[in-house]
This record gives sequence, C-alpha cells and structure tokens, in this order.
Amino acid sequence: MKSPVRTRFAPSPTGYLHIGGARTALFNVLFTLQHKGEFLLRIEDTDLERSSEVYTQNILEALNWLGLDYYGETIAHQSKRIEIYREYALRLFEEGKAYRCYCSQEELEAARKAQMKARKPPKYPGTCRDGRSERELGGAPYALRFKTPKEGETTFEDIVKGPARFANEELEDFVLLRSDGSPTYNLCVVVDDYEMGITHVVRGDDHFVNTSKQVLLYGALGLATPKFAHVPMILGADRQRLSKRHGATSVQAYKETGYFPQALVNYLARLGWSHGDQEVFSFEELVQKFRLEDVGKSPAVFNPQKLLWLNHVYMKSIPVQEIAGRLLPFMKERGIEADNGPELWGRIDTLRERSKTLVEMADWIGFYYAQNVEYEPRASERYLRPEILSALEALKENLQQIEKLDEEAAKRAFSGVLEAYGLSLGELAQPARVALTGGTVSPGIFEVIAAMGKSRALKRLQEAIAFIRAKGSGPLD
RNA sequence: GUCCCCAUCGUCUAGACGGCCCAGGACACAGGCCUUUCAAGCCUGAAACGGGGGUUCGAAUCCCCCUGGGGACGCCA
Repeated sequence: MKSPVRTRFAPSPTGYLHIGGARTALFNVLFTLQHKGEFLLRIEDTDLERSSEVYTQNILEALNWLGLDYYGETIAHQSKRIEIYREYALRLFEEGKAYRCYCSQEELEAARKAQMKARKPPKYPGTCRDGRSERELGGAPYALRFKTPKEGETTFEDIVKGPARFANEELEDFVLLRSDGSPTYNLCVVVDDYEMGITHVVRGDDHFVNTSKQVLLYGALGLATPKFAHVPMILGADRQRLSKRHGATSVQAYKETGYFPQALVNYLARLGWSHGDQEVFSFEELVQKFRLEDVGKSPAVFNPQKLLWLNHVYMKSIPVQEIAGRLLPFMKERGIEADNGPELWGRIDTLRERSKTLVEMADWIGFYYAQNVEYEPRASERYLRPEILSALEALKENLQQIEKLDEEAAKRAFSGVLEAYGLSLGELAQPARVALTGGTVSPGIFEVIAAMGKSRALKRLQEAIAFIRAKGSGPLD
C-alpha cells in the first residue's frame, strides 16, 4: 500500500550542514514519522562549480549524528538525472510553453539595472518571448525560458503560512535550461518531487516565492502539486539571517564543542514550534506532538544560551554509559585514556551537575586521571599549611581503615577527624580538596574520594602531607 | 527599488470562540535560601501585547494605516 506521506530533505552540497538545514530536516522527519510515511534524501548538486563530495559526506554524517538519517538506502543525486530534466524542458518547448532566449548576460544585466533605477520590478523583459529568428538561424547559444502567463494569478496552500497568491504579472519568464544545456533549480525540484512521489514539501521560507513558479510548472506539465510548508528562517542575534559570522552555525561545530544531538534536536524543535509551555521533549514525544500547523510564521533568533542550558538538562539525565561513550573522544584529545567502565561512570556522575558540555566535563575530569597533582599556587598556599597537617594525617589513617570506600564511608572518616580536632567541615574539606584535586573547586569532597578510589586518594593525601612537611622544614617565612 | 510574508518580556514562546490576561512558561539577568568549594537546585524580582485609528458593552486577540523586521527579485540552490 502506498504511504500517504512522503517527504524529502534536499540540501545542496555547497557547505556544511547548518542549523537551519538541520531544523528543516528535523521537521520533515518528525512530520513523516508521525504519519508513518517515507523520508527521502536528495542531493541537489546541479551546481557543479560549488558542489563538493566533501560537503555531501559532511551532511550525511551530521544527519546521522543528529539521529535524523531515516532516509533509506537510496539517495538521489540530481547531477545524475540531467537528461531527465532536459526531457521535461524540451517537452515544454515542443508544446509552446517555453521558448529559446538568445539574450546575453550583459543585456540582461543592463536591463535589470535599468528597471531597478526606474523603480520597476526587475524581471526578464521578454525580448525573445516572441522569437528572434535571425539569431536562431545563426546558431547562437540559447537558454530555454518558461513562458509565464501574463495574466491571472497563481495560488497555493501553505501549511504554515496559509493561502498564498501571486499575480502572474509579477513573475518573470525564468530559465529552465541554461545556454550550456544544464537544467535549473526550479525545473529540477518540480521534476524530482513529482517523480519521487513527494506529497509534502517542507523547506525553508527562502523558497516561498519560488513556489509560485514551481506551481506554474506543475500546471504546465499537467502534474498535481504536492502540499507545501515553508518554515521561517533562523536569525542571528543581530536579526540578520544566520551566517558564519554569527559564530558556530554548522551542526558539526556543535558536535565538536561537546553538545548532545538530543539537546540540539530539542532546541531546534522549539525554535519556531511550540507545544504549550513544554520545553523538554524526547524524540518520541516530538514525533507524537509535532504539527506543521503549529509552526510559527515569523523568523526566530537563535539563542546559544538556551541551547547550552538544554544541553545541561540532557547532561543530567542521559545515562552515564552513553555520556561516557560520547566523552571518551574528548578525553582522548586531552591525552586521557580510559575504559568505558564503572570507574569512568562514577567519575562522570560527580561531574554531570556542573558540566554544561562534554568539553567542560573533559576539562574537569582530568584531575582524576593525572599522574601527579599540580597544586594551584594560591590554593596550596592558603590550604596546605602546617596547622592542618595532623588532621590530614588522621584523615588518611581513617580512610586507610575503610575497606569499601564509598561516599558514606568517606563521610564517616571525615566526621571522626572533625570531632577529634574540633574543626568545621569546611576547614578540613578545602585542604583535602586541594590535596586530591590540586584546586579549590571540585565536586563534593566525599564524592571525589569515592570516585577517585582508595589507593589514589591515599597517595595524594600522602603527597600533600609530604608537601606541607617539606614546606614547613624550610626557612621560616 | 519592486513583490511577498511577519509583528507578545533582551531571546524562544503560551495566548481556540474577543471577556478566564492590569498577559503565562522557559533561557538570560538581579536578589535570597541551601552549602565542604564551585556549580546545580529552590524561592523571589525586574522585564512585553511597536504606534495610530476604528469595530465592540469589552481587543494582545477582528479591520485599516504607519512603523519595524524577514524573505525573494540569478543562465545559485
């Protein structure tokens, strides 16, 4: 049985997959999954100059990372279908719905400038619309232009923007085939969307105006139009269309800076779409609740801080095993080798509340693995002092006695010392923290001890003790 | 310049039928609480219906104008 819904994501491989493209893909996937339809991928690589296989690979990888690779085995490449588009174009020509245009780039450019100057809409003046046979006979190169009706209007229904109408008069005779014979975008999309059986075209708002031209083409070719949904653009903080100068815009950049794909997907979904007051959605929930009708009509400003917050939300709830898997590469970058096992999991657990990204976490986690603790000068100066020496020794003694050194046990070891020496927890915790981590900031001290493991904790305490002794035995300060 | 679209806190947004909205949530921000450090968490606060006309007993919600923003104007996609 034929699926009632069939969508596609059609990026052109002229750059990395960016946030906007990712959101378009996401909306397509959510809509399709909800309707148990089919989602296809089409690479629009007809611009041989700018298209690159490298970008195609990047797009595929990014979609995979985001978990949006629901397209099947077959990926359509427009560059391999050139002949098909030409056939459609030629058919239009034979039926008198398209004509040969011999105008040169210079002529067109001059005409455009003149029109702009005259406060008129810049569009093809129609020079060749009724034939220019003298040049035709000369065998000059020509482009094939679509003969746009001069009257009437073209209408279509847009699921997010509502009914749309354009006066045909405003539309120009656009090019179908370039003078080198290659097909142009508007022709290719129409032919492909038809041949691929696309029922819903969900794409960026920047294609909204093109849609009228495409609808005209569908009509001329005698094809039924699919349904359209144009999702609003994503803007930078300056309200300009998001671009490289707004910082990280590629999906890859977010992967590299330690974001979870779940968080990015969640954030992107909420940009332009909402479901009451809900902020956090699992993918399944999105599939269940997403509706194209609920997508807003106005462009949205990308807010990196909110994404960061969401990432932290996910950091706190994603299973440690998964975090470990994603964290390992970042640790490796920092020269830390570890196994994805209980020891790592325990350490991650102590860090997740205070790490917003995997990069932050990888920076934090280093102290657990370091061969030698390096004391921050100010920290050791302030906390590793002779006054605390005996208390630290006592603490070490207490810890040594414990067989299973978990948080609770560590806490008991501390209590004993505090009582014996009349210290407050802070008075002992800070020196211990410096001894174990090298700095004054870390997860809770009991957690650190438990996650670090007994032998390493004892070793570090001993080193701190020796450090204080060495300092104390020097000349008086 | 021409055409199209849009318009609620700094940002993302909630807001079916106009009264439940002197406008709710989230991020960020400020203050407080908690506290072994830093975070986190919790509580509180400041913060918006762009302006002007209508329609109506009553408008953030409907209509018009202005202003502002975005998109498109390629033999790019």
